[in-house]
Amino acid sequence: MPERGLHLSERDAPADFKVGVDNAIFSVDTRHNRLLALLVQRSSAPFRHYWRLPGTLVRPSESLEEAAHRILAETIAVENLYLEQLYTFGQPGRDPRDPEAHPGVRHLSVSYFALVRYEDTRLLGDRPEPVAWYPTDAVPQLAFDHNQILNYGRQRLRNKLEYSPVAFRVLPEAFTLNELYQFYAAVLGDNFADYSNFRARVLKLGFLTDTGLKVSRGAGRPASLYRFDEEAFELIKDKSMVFASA
Amino acid sequence: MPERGLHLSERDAPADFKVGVDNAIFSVDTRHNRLLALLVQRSSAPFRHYWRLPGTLVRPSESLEEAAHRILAETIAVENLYLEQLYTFGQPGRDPRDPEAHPGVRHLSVSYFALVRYEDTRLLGDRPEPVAWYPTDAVPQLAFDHNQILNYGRQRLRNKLEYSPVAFRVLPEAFTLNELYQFYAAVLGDNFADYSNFRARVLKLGFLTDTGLKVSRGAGRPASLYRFDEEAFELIKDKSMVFASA
DNA sequence: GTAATAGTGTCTTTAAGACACTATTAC
DNA sequence: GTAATAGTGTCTTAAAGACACTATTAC
Repeated sequence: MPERGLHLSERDAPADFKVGVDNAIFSVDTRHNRLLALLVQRSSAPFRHYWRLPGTLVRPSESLEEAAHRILAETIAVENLYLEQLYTFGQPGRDPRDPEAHPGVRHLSVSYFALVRYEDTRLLGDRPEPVAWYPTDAVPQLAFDHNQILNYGRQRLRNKLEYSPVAFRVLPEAFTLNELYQFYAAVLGDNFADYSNFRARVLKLGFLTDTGLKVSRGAGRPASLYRFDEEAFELIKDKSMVFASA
Repeated sequence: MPERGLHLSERDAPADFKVGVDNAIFSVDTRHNRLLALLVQRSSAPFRHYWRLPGTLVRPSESLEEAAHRILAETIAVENLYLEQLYTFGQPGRDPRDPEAHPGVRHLSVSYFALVRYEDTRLLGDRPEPVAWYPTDAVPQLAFDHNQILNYGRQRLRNKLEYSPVAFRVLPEAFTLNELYQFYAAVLGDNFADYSNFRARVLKLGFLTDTGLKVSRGAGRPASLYRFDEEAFELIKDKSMVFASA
């Protein structure tokens, strides 16, 4: 398509778009205290055999968030999760297929951020393409600009964990404070408060209730099981709260 | 378009989109210490005579951010500004024209947040549509979902001001600490630290330099003019800093 | 008993906030 | 002098962080 062949009106005419939704999906493997990201392996060109973020093109009657949920439903079975919009990537040429395969059509990617409960997550087969968890520190080079999107999601996860109670959406109903601490450590690294101060801070927030139940993990004193108290949280949810400060 | 007339393949086929960029543009009128938002009045249906956010449809060869800059250039002349992506709104039916006027084409809005320096801002005529600053607490009902976008931008502005040095992008080169304080008060309201504590906190951050120059505002002791020291800021920009806590 | 994990308390440093006080100008 | 604005200091409270200590289990 020669540049000089375009009239001014064509150059200024609105572009036609397909809109994709790509999900940066995270989970914490509580057995190994590792942070994981969900990836799908491409089976066709371009970027054949490269891994990518789970994604789809938006259909006529669905909202962006519905598309994000559909992606989740097509790759994993999960009940407890947190989902929010991340960022929209729309550079011309970010999809290398645009120029040839779809003349005049650009691809936009609206990315979503998801955190899912690892325990009740089941990967849905390898149909049509392989699906797998990758430790976030061992993610290979991904297709398109998906490394950029994933890194952006990684940063969002850190911020969310520090300033909002997303962790309780994906922890089991009842959990020990050590499990909570390990969860934070897996996401934030080791450069935050020690266990003792973390305990004090999080209990002082006032929305963790001791269930009275105890659980033993091998040797050592049994730990109390706590639960997240929705009602108590509602009363203070507008206050700024800090769970950890790196 | 009867529902039963659609084949499954059509229902699942990717939708066609036009992508709009809408800007939530803020400025602080330092004379009256008021927070302002930039609006444009529609001259055609739908929402004829309603005010809307400045916006445009994305053209084939421009990025989203370039489109956001073009919107700014078409409505106001300004040199000093801060711009970042806000959120993407994509509910089916958010543009009431979609069903009839553009069968099969949906409109997506990628919104951008901008903060501009009031002093060097000049509104660009009323061609083709009237452009005006509105105090944010006197914004009328806007076209489409633009009130929602503007409110979202208002919240982002608060957060940005509290945790990042955006204010210095739009203050004059040299400013008094009282001007800085008034700027914050205009955006955050009056529910934060008093002037004395604000001074102490912001000076302690270490990247404001006293120019040695003084300026008199009518009666009273002349105030020192400070400037933002880019180099000093670079050294500590990764630390978390708080300018105000509501 | 020891090792291991859970949980409490204490002390220091730092920041937040209220507010009194001094300094320099116009008039 | 007074009124007005700029700027400093001081005291109280609260949070952050380091770290020592006690408690309850398995073995």
